[in-house]
Amino acid sequence: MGIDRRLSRLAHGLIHMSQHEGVATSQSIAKMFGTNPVVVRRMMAGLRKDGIVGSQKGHGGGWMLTKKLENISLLDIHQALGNSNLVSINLTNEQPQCLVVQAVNDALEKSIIEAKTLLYKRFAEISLADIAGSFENKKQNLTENQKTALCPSSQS
Amino acid sequence: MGIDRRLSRLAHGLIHMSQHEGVATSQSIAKMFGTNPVVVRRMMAGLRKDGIVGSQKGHGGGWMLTKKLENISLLDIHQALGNSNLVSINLTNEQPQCLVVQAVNDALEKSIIEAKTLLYKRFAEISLADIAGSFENKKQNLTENQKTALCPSSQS
DNA sequence: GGCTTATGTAACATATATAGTTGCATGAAA
DNA sequence: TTTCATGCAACTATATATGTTACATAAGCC
Repeated sequence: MGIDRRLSRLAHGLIHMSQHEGVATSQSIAKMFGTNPVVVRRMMAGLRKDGIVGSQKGHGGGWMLTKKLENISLLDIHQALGNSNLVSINLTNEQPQCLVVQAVNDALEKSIIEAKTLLYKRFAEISLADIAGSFENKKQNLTENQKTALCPSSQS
Repeated sequence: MGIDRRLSRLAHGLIHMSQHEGVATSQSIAKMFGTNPVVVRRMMAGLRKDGIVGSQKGHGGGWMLTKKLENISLLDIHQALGNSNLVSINLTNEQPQCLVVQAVNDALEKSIIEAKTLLYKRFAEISLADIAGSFENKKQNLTENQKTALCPSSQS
């Protein structure tokens, strides 16, 4: 499987979006990720499909949140991105009639499903508001000077 | 991440190896996977490095187990294959100084580590003997006729 | 109306990891 | 010395995420 940074990038982007008035353009979001507006649109399209964000075309357009941070879980974002594998171990599909293969795949699948289930559970428990909250806590320990240098990419 | 079938294939192959006298050639093992001897050698090289199998060159050579099935766990095989990602979600590496990014990555990493830890635990608990045992149980419910057709690829 | 600014989308290129293939060197038994 | 096996380098194939370019479409502004 590839190196999937979409979940972490989107969580980052959505939290910054909630801290600004008005819409955010694909361009401004792309700056946070050091990437291209088209990459942002591709990721956001999945979120829009699931009602997490909305988009507005034309002059003054862009992206806006259509849910509150506390109602967006990491699982919501993960699922909006389409079901990826999550665990990168696959079962053999050769010799499916072989009882050894079946026993091996059964054992692997049970363990993998357990791990996936736990990860889904944790992702469902964590909302973007939770994450933003832990961020606010950290921020209160900084001086005013440090605050202005927090995330340059979110300020343009 | 890619579609990694090495763990399931090797578990399959090693169990069959334990059920036969003498060595198994890369060629005969490859037949179980419907693939090429070179693919088998590449996977087995990792196991040999960790003392799970040994190899013998030349005429009459091949691969043999150097551990008992009960002393080979799924985790042993996984680790012999080199540390792959296991969970296919990655953290953003852009804007590492941004507290939002740090909070997001912290939350993701904690959840992912929990899931990985559980998977490692399960893999460590399951030996190839356990899997072969569940296979033996199934086999006893079959007629003699069915037994001869169990896994054609292991009989050549 | 025409210009500007934005999303929407297709098409293509790049990066990475697993898998598959070919070729040749090396070692050991017949 | 022939045959049969592993050892290994180099190349191709495939899949997924990512990055890039180009163009169509929509909406506000002059």
